[in-house]
Amino acid sequence: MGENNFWEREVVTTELTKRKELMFQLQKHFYPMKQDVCRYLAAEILSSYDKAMSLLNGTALSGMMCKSKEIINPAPSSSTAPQLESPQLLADSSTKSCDRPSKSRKRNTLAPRTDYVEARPGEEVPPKDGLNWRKYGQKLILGAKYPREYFQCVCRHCDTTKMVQQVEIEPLSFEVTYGGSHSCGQENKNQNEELLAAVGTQVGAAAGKLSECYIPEMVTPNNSYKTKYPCDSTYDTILQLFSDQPSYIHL
DNA sequence: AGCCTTTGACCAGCG
DNA sequence: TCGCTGGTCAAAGGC
Repeated sequence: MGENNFWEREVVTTELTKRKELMFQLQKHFYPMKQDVCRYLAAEILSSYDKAMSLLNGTALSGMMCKSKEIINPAPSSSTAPQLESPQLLADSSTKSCDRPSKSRKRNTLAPRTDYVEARPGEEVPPKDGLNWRKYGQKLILGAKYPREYFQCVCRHCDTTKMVQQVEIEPLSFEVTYGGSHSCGQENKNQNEELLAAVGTQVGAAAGKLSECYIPEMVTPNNSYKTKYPCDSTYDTILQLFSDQPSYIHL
């Protein structure tokens, strides 16, 4: 990412942090009212915030290990199969070159990066990550209920691979391990689109639900409901922030 | 024709 | 050294 994108990432981070604080206020104010739905929505928005932040921290910093593993799913995969080998293996440079001339079956030893993705019901499984992959193998791993799938970047001069392992206890969750780095340029482009789409979608969806449930009541002509909500200004501020969302999505 | 997925085989790494 | 495991290859078939 360039300097400009770094600055814009800072802006997004700041705004999301602000939203989190506002959501905490919202929760605090509504708790005594026993507004279960509101508390649920606020909790969902906070969860969305955490996810968005993990996306930001994980994808914005090239080559960094993704933090989402710790945040989204701190427990190790239920699979008894070992995760990708220890970092010392990384010292061995991959035998796979751009044209894949070598027929070596050495394991890909490029730095792995593990993400956890969750598919929505009815969504394509495993969920797409915005990049184009070609499946080159599938293997049933010892002790694992679901087979592990192996993908390569469709760009032939790119040495990126990924492994997708369905999480046994959560069939809609997938552990995705990326190896290598894209030399074809599609990653940077798609990472931004993916990141921003994720931030926009998650926060926007939560905000939409919130407004559907409460805004019509808040704006009734006689303001009769307004007195029920001591923190209208908080709502207004939050909704204004939500409506501002697209202005940050131009990385 | 070209690209993709499937699937069995091959082989390197590790205990 | 040997056997097991898992990552990759490559042929075959489908779209």
